[in-house]
Amino acid sequence: MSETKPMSAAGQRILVAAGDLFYGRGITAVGVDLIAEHSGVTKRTLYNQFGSKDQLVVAYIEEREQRWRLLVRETIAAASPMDAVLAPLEALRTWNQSNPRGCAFINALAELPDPAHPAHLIATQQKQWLLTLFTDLATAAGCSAPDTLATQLLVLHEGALVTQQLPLDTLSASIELAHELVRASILH
Amino acid sequence: MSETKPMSAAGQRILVAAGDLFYGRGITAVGVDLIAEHSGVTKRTLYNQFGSKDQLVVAYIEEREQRWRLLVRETIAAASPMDAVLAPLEALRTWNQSNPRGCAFINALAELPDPAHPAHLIATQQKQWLLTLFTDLATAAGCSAPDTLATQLLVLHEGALVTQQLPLDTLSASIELAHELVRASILH
DNA sequence: TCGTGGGTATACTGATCGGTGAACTAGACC
DNA sequence: GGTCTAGTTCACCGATCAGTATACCCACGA
Repeated sequence: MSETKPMSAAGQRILVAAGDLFYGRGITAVGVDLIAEHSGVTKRTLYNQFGSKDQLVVAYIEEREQRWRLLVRETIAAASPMDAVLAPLEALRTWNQSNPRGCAFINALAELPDPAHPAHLIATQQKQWLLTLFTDLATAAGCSAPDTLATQLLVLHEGALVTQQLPLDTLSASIELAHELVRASILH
Repeated sequence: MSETKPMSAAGQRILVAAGDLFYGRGITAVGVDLIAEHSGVTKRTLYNQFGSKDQLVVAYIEEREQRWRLLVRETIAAASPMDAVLAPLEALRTWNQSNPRGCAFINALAELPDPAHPAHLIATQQKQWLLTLFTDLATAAGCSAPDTLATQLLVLHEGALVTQQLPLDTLSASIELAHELVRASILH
């Protein structure tokens, strides 16, 4: 459903520049002229490729979500079934290094209050996906009460993600606590 | 240091309207004309009271922070020393009802990337304050390793705050888990 | 009674916003 | 050679942005 068009080289450069700027400075604060300038492309080309700023925002969120899911799946694939439960947390270790300004989806929700906005939908669905993933992983690892555990892990995940700007290693703290929760859950 | 001026009735109306609009629609997306209109005040009055949009943003963040601290202090005062550790979490029960769009400080940070911006500073200091508060409360309750516990509680707090938009009672899950952590910490 | 300070009303500035029109250019494929 | 496509150049649109200017109004206190 996503293979409708391969996207031109110019289109990709636009998307990269838009990603950096939207995430780094905020969606509303960044104008299309600035994106065009940073991607070495004409504003006309930007509109030929994406149609409107709103659609470019949607493309930005979609791309971010796909990259994130890919990283999580790779981390899961590289872990043992029991460690896989913590994979989304471990993935943050890598992710946060190139994304030091908090969660792009939460930040986007802050700027896109309209629940009907496509980007708003994608951002909320991303969290739903993560919750379901935690539940599946917990079930596969043989945890008791996987739903409860998944909710706890989601909270730890979002908490660690959102507090990364503080001079505190909240990610390690979250992973350690998550590890204990998983272990306790497996031992009934 | 905050009692320099009592603020006129018009000033208070402006601050209330600005709070609703900034929090509800985003800071950058809301213009001064809209705020003036919603507070039934002339734009001239707005500028006479606050000087610039930036200073109004700072006033908005400051007011929010003071209200939040007040609520937390009241919740602490109404709790037993052992339950006081969970007071900031419990305070969210009340707070979230009138603030359903996530954490105002995180949302503000998303839109104000400049670390030198006064509102940026206040927003980050707010979390530092909360961390210190958790540490003090944990120490007062006789918890072992209060620093570690405080970090965990902060993560749970932020996680619950940020996931409130999901159709999940993450706040109750966070409080229950926090309760267990505190109990385990007191029993060494 | 006379200022004076807080407020209103309205018009305005220059800059920037998202978005468009039209003509032109370079390369790829037939 | 001819056509088609993606991209460029650049001028332009109306709306909105933050912020200012000028003049007026009115209640309150000395």
